[in-house]
Amino acid sequence: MPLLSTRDETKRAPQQTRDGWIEAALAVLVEQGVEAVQITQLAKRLDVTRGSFYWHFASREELLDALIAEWRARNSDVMLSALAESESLQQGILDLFAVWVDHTRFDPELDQAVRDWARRSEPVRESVAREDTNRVSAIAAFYRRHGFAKTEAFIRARIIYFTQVSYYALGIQEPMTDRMSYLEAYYRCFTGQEIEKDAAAAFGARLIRAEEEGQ
Amino acid sequence: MPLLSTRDETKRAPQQTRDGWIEAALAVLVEQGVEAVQITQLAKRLDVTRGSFYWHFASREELLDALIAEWRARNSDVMLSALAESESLQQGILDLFAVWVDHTRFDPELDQAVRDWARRSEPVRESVAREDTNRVSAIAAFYRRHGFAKTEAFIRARIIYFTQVSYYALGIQEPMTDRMSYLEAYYRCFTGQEIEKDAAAAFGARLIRAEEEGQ
DNA sequence: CTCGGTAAATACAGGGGTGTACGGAGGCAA
DNA sequence: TTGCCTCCGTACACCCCTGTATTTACCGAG
Repeated sequence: MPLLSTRDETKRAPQQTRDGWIEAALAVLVEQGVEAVQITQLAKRLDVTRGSFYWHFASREELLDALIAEWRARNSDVMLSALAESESLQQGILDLFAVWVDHTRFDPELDQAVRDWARRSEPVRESVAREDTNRVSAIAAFYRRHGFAKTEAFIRARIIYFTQVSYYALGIQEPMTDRMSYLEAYYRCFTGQEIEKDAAAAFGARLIRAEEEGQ
Repeated sequence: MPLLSTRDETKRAPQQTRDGWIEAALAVLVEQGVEAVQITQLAKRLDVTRGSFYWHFASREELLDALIAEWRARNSDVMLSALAESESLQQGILDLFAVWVDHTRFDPELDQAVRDWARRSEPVRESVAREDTNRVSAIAAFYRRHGFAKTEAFIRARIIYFTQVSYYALGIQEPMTDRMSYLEAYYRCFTGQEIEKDAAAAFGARLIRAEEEGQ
């Protein structure tokens, strides 16, 4: 559960909580990048003055640190757990696809925003790099469990993960129906095997239905 | 040939040419991103005052436009020509790898810097998106020429290109020897076929030699 | 009702960035 | 020498952001 307040219950109902500032900052981070996470702008957005901010936070640095903590809390374990429980290769790959498509479980925009940030900040870069190796390792272990040799498992893990990262990095926007028409080809390229026709159809139908409900 | 001056020969030898400013701006763009491309900072770096800049350029906007033009001139045709001439699948893939590794022909850092920039600027985003589709299309056409079906050719093109993009986006740094030890696996995953042992060995040796000379 | 702590407004100091206006130094020509 | 054109330095106006210091308003407890 993210956004836990450390400050104890107060006597006065606050206009803005610490978490309110963090949430607004996250939104701006995703929409416009770190440089745009400015106290003046957030204050305007929240309709309070900067005086409020400097009561809740010591400095802008402290806010940025809180953002990294939030990102870690949200996006770390989601991906890894999807892989751990899969009994078959096919099920695991499809679960992975599902996580990446389901933006309620995994927040790719936040991931991408932090990744952009990481390119200009050394400590953030290290955090993201750690996450990336964790994720690739988890996928590689999954491939190994399903019979792939060590090197090939690692490379396939990289390829599938890197492809997904670029998918967001390049901001590809496709209708779900188009995306699902690529499913068989993706599966073949990622595994070297053929997907079962009916499993693919069921998966596609499920996601297309989810997309319609989500909107 | 990039960096052609449009201004005619002058009476006095200038301390800084228009191209001097552009070159300095490109360096800062790659090292620190667009936000850091500031006239004040460039002037400090070039050891002149901002007065010089505003004689060569009307505004910061004009400089940024020049940077995009430069990027296009440098990185556009390099990749595409490598694919057009390949007679075999294996040769084409290896040529592609070679272009991506040889930073004298293709400048991935500039590419990445522009890509970062594109995430915050709509017109730049469109330019980059156009380039990306061009490149993926070229790779897809290459796959098709070597017997892959339409959809699979497109997906394989995406995967190989996206993987490469992430390679730079995540800032992966590996010794060339490690990288070459993955060559067979990469080739298998990208094509579904096996690479010829001796061709792989020759390719690896060539790049490792090139890396040593480059340093 | 007064007191004390919380939350936010206000005001100020300081720094850095963009443009613009103008002035000056140097070369080339008449 | 004079004058012009090129290039750059200097100074100024303006804007925006951070951080700090100082009120001001609110609320609950005693």
